[in-house]
Order: sequence, then C-alpha cells, then structure tokens
Amino acid sequence: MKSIIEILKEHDIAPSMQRVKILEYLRNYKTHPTADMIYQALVDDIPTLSKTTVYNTLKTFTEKGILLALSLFENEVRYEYNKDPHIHFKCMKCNKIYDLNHSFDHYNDNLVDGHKILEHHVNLKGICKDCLKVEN
Amino acid sequence: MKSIIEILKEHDIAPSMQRVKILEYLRNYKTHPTADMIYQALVDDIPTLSKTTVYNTLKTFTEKGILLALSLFENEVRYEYNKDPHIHFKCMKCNKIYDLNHSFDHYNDNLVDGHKILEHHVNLKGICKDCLKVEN
DNA sequence: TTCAACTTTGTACCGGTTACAAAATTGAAA
DNA sequence: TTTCAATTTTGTAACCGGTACAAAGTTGAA
Ligand SMILES: [Mn+2]
Ligand SMILES: [Mn+2]
Ligand SMILES: [Zn+2]
Ligand SMILES: [Zn+2]
Repeated sequence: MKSIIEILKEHDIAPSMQRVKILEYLRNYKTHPTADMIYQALVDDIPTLSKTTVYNTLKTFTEKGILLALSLFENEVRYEYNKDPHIHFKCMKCNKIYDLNHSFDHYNDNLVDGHKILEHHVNLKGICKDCLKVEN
Repeated sequence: MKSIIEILKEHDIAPSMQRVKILEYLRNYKTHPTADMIYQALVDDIPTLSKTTVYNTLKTFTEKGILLALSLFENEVRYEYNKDPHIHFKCMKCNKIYDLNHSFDHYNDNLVDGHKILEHHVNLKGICKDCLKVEN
C-alpha cells in the first residue's frame, strides 16, 4: 500500500507531521468523521494541535483531490478518503454511516430534464442491520 | 384547495397569524427556502415578526408532519411543503433548487445489504437548463 | 548559517440555530 | 363580560461549526 507521505508528495503537499496524522486517520477509520471528530481523535497524540490546522488541512486535501467533503444529513461537513463510487446509509438509531456499493452511473454525464448532471449523491436513512437484531 | 387554517387545525396547531402566513408562503413559493429567507419575505408584512417565531414554527410544522426539512447541499436547513416523492437538483451556477419527478420507489420499504431503508434522498448537482443556454 | 516561504497556532469573529424568560395573546370557565 | 391559565410570540444571549487573520514556529535551499 502506498505510504501517506508518498500520497501527499504526489499531490504537491509538504508532509508535515499534522498532515500525515490527519490523512492516516482518514485512511484507517472510514467513519466519515467531522473536523471535530478528527481533532478529538488526534489531540492526545499531538497535544499542541489546533482546530484551525485540522480545518486548514481538510480544506487543502479536498482542494487537491485527496478527500471528498460530504453534506450527508446533518449540518456538518464530513470527510472521506474513499473515492470509489458508492452511496451512503445512515442508521437513525446508532447514527453510524455505512458505505453501500450501489452505483448510480446512469446519471453520470447525463442530461436530466435538460439539466446537466455533474454530481449525484444518494443518501439513505433507516435502521441498520445490527440495530435491527437488537430490536427483536 | 384546502385552506391554510383547515390544514393547521387538522394537525392540531392553533392558526395564529404568523403560522398562517408562514405556511401560506411555503405553499405558494416552492423554492425550498431557509428560515431566514422566510423571515425576510414576511417581515415587511408582519413588522414585529421575530426570527425565533419562524424557527419555532418551522420546527412545529416539521414535527407535526406538515413540512419536510431538507439537508440538501450547504449547511442550512431548507423547508418544503411538497411531499410528493421527488428528487432534488441544484444548479452550481445560479444556485436554484429544482424538484425532479424521478421516483426511487425501488428503495421503499426495502432491505439493502440487510439495512432497513426508511427514507431516501437523491441530490443531483450540475448546470441547469437556463444556465446552459446562457453559457453559449 | 541565513532567511524567505511555508505551516501551525490562538484568538476573534461570523452566521445559522437554540435556550430562555418576559410580554402579549387567546379562549374557555365563571 | 371578566378572569386567568395556557399558549404563542418576542428579544436577547448563548451555542456551535466554521473562517479570518496575524503572530509564532518550522523548514529547506542558497
Ligand atoms: Mn462514504
Ligand atoms: Mn423539493
Ligand atoms: Zn444502527
Ligand atoms: Zn442555473
């Protein structure tokens, strides 16, 4: 697997310690975290870490195409490293966000009612597998 | 067409002047407005109107099932009265939000990867019909 | 070793939203 | 019609995710 430092260099980003740790976190934990979740997860490891650095870094990564920024359901931006086409499901009970490998290619580069479609986001909501088990 | 006051009464909501005006606005202008847009549109008519009232009212209407609250793309909640199944398209140029009558029934009451789907939101993004014309 | 460019940090601020308590309004009982 | 508790509205302060900005720290090439 490609190293975090390699990935950063390929995208013309200097691999500072903070940037490496943040990207590492996003590659390891595919939980679609918010900026604050990332900050909380890393601040023990980097006690001087600033939230501004997390926000700056996520902005840089998104602009350079390493990350995707998602507006899923609530009013916070969530970030993900996984760029394979997929859709999202959020459990209304445990709030976990799942990736589902359903593709919606039929919208890609298409006109719908005369509008040119450049992005599509499919967000499902319900009760997840695990929470369904507990319910019974 | 059913009167606004009838609709409110059917949902056990006292038809105050503010509530009537707010619901009237949402039924007349299907633009998926934010709380602030509604406030701006009505404050000339009701000079004493408070933003808190708008927020309170939208919360009440949503809880009682008169309105849908949508997290479409940016970090603001948008409200709509239209509850016919449809999907959304936002123009990246003029920022208008369009309703598209595409149905995704195949998710309704379905299990996907073992998860029980209760809601689905399809959000498309691109350049709208009108803006495509201007572009050339 | 030097120094300009880059990166990180802390603080103040912003905009959408919520909490809360006071004021105004309502409507049903007396 | 009057009364008064319940409901609704209002204004203010606070909250929270995010951004602006300037100072401090770090880096790396000359
Ligand atoms: Mn995902
Ligand atoms: Mn709509
Ligand atoms: Zn769950
Ligand atoms: Zn447009």
